[in-house]
Amino acid sequence: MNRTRTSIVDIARAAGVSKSTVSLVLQKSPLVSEATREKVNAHIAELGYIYNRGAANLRQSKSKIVGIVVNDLTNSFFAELAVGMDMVVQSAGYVQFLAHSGESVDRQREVIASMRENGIAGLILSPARGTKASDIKDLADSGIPVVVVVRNLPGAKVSTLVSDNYAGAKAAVRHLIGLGHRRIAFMGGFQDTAVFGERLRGYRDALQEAAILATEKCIIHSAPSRAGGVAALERLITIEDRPTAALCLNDAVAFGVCDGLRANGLEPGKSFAIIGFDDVIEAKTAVPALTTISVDPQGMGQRAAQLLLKQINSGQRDQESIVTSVRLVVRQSCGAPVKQLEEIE
Amino acid sequence: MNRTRTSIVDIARAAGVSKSTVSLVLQKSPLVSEATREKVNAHIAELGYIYNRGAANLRQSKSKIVGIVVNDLTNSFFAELAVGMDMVVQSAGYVQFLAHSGESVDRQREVIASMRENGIAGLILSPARGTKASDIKDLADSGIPVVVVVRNLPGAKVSTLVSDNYAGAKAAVRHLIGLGHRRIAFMGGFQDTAVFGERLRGYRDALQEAAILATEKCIIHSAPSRAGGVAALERLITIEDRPTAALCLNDAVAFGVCDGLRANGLEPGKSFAIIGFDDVIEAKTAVPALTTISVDPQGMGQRAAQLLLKQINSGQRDQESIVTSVRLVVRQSCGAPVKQLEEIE
DNA sequence: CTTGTTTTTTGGATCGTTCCAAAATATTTA
DNA sequence: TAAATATTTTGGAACGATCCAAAAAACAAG
Repeated sequence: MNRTRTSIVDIARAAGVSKSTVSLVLQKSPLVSEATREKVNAHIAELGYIYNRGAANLRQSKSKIVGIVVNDLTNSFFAELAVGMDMVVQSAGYVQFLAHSGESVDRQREVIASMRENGIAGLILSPARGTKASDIKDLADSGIPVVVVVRNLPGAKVSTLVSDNYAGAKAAVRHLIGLGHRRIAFMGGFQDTAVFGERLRGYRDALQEAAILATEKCIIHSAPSRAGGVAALERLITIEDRPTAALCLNDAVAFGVCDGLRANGLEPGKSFAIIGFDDVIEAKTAVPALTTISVDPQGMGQRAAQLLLKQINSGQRDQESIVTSVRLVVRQSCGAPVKQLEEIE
Repeated sequence: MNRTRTSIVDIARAAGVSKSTVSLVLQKSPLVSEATREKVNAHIAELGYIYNRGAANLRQSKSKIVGIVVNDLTNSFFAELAVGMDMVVQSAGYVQFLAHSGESVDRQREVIASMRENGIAGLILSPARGTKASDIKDLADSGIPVVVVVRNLPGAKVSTLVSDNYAGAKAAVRHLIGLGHRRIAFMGGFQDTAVFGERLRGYRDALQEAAILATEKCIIHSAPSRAGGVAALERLITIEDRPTAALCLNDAVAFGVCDGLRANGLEPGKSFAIIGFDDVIEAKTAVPALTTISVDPQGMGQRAAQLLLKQINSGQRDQESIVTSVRLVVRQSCGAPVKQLEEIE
């Protein structure tokens, strides 16, 4: 069909030099004279030559490809994370395989295998729910740098970059307590993720600190999505001594809770205080603007990619664990001090 | 650092056969006897062999990689589009380079160049704003199948897959007219994209059909994002004879408009009717649930990927233009018939 | 036990680069 | 100008797979 694409020897022939010389020109070696460099470059442009990176990779047994596996691209937190990675990966001259595991460990395993066959220089993984450290053991053992982001993988001997979930949750709950709330719920998420565990711990400790008894019924599990938030709220309103505020697992859940409140004739931020987690872009413009814990997903993506590239370039495999700091961004959804709210009741 | 990875000859040596035999086993050829197949497979498993697809690609001068370039991954429409593509690409045994152009034609050019060097079998492109047909001409000329999605690229000789923007916009405006609205705005988007042009044309024709005069001041440009929607609404409320309804360029803008209305003490769906475009996942659960034109981005992604794979496999480069049909999904944001609204005024 | 068939296996060339030692050319020095 | 040195250029061997023609082994028939 398509005639074989033009290669380095075609150029060499056209320019009347050897293929080695052309190769030298391509890698901008200072060993070639200015005259031949120009001559060769002219022919490269004329023949529309396209560098075959695969062949180079084969010879050098290394590549300029990094793999990125994300558990849920439709969640804007992860989409932004991916965009942040993309930025630094691209400007470092790398190209990325980006795959979406959809929270399936099977699919995750498949795509990682496929990436290995294609020869990635490193991998950034935001693990699907239920991923075990053993799932990436042989990858890491093979000497390919791996950076795990967002969700911790206890026991895995790789670098990790997670946000300070514990501190963030604690700060959020302290803020709610400071506003006068005493019955505070924790909404969204499932037991089995590290993120959930860490944030819940922060929530519990903040309550304990204020000598508030944390009741189990105030911890409401649900899918970590907008729809999950709606569902969680439906369960919340049925409990007696209904909480007056909630920390949500993430912003998506928080938005869902807002939706649910409205559907029940309650006004988020007025009759119920809400704090999210992540600070996705919509958090700022939503109505009411969402009080949340800012984790800067794009920045995290950038840092993760930088960490990976550093490991690729240095050749050292020693693991590094970074916990990125977070900060409370107070907006409207957590309302005014609770005295006003109590009056309404 | 890392000892050279085990190759086909290592296996051959271990199993006491030739590398050709191992190759045959790898590609599940029926020519090898059952006995040797098992023996070889045992050694493959034992040595932890990883297939080097790059080497195979070099020899065969073809690859199992498709490139996907998306203009804005943080927009959930495109994120879902990418997920749809990912699904079919992955299950066809391909792997995808996914890049985010961030609406920059320069970056888009760079990533496409990089993908070509890495040897992609085909490309799916959702063009950045301002992309010209000439930008992908030589790619298409080189015989690599290209599918352009979402935004039309007039003049490009490649297959395209776009949703029926014209019909969708028309249906939406007809619906608003049917509810009794007469002053209807078109909000969001910029002049220079094909999508904007097509939807605006649908809007105009529907108004004309009903003998309603379309005034230019009812067409409000803004960024096609949530923030853009907020900004657009701020401008809308200043005009005299304020419209009672709006068709928004997309759901993101529509959500922004809702936010803006609330910030101005107006209630979306009650005092102002809104219709979006795209039907992103949040549209259903938002409050009020968004009336919108459903385009099923994930399905579009799947169809685009299927179209590309078909071209890759068949080797035929004849272009195909698919316009996917859309449908109006009526929810709460467009409110009840306008008589009630007029009474409020 | 040959010969003829069929089934398996195999060596070497190949894909497009990079790398290296060695060759060719240019430049300097005595 | 010849020798010594510095600068450029080059051929061929890798890298790890596939492909193909041909060899080897297994089997059948006479």
